[in-house]
Amino acid sequence: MNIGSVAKATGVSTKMIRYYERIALIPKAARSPAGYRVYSDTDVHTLSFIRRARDLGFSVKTIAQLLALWRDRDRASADVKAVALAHVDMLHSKIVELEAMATTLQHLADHCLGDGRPDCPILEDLAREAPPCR
Amino acid sequence: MNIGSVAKATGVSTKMIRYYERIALIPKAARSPAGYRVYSDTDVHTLSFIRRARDLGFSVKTIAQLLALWRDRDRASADVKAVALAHVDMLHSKIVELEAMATTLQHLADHCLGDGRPDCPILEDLAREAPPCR
DNA sequence: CCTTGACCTTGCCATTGTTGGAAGCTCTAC
DNA sequence: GTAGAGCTTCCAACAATGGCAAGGTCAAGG
Repeated sequence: MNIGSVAKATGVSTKMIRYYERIALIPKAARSPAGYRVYSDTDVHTLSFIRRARDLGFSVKTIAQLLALWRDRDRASADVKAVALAHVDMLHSKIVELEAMATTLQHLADHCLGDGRPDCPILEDLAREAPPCR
Repeated sequence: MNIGSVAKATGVSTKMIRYYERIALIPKAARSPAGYRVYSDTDVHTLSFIRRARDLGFSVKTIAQLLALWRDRDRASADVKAVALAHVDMLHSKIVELEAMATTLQHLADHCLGDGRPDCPILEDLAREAPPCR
């Protein structure tokens, strides 16, 4: 299979496939006599794995860990679980952060008339005086 | 005020202050005879504004809009509100996305024994067979 | 046989926001 | 006058992705 077909089959763009190869997330692909990258079913499988991990928001670095665990038949499932739960924690932290932003901003917007006049609590809040420097 | 004091006063690092100047988010700072950047209270005020907008997750591009609205005494508060609510929408989209990831992953982790054995539904899910290419 | 179009190659640039370092000048205080 | 802190500029890097350009390749059809 050529890179284009693999991209279609896995949902990973050709750009990203080459990128993953360059950063050694995946092994170097075999080459046809003309220099085209040639992929086996195993390669496609790996890229699908990566794609799903990426869809779950894992970083490339963490995906590398997961791939290593996947390939290690003697892994302890506890190790995989730990990686997963750490990621869940990170996701929750981000969610909390974003929710705080959304809540604050929604609150400000609720108090903004949103008419043609210039008075706006949103800008007033952003522009509120900091404690003076002395 | 020199750039270091402004950084302390506003919580925006010197690096970022120079960056914001370079990308013209803030006007070029005045200079002392020795070439040091010199800031007025107005500049500090603007940087505090930027800092708060950044803390609410606004992009630099959007902060530029907000600054323009702030400086425009004839603005309509509706315009500000629109920018704010669009951002709230974006935040909610991101939250939904992250929550989906967290939920999926938590579900997988719940079914992983997390012991010393290699069997792990998390990896199994990531590695599940894609529909074969034909 | 030759052209066309789709596909592949490499490489370089841009993004977003931020941090780090290096080399060199300036200011302050002792 | 010297040390140390603070300033200057420039350059690079991060993560993950997209885009473009110049060139080689392959398959189909005239």
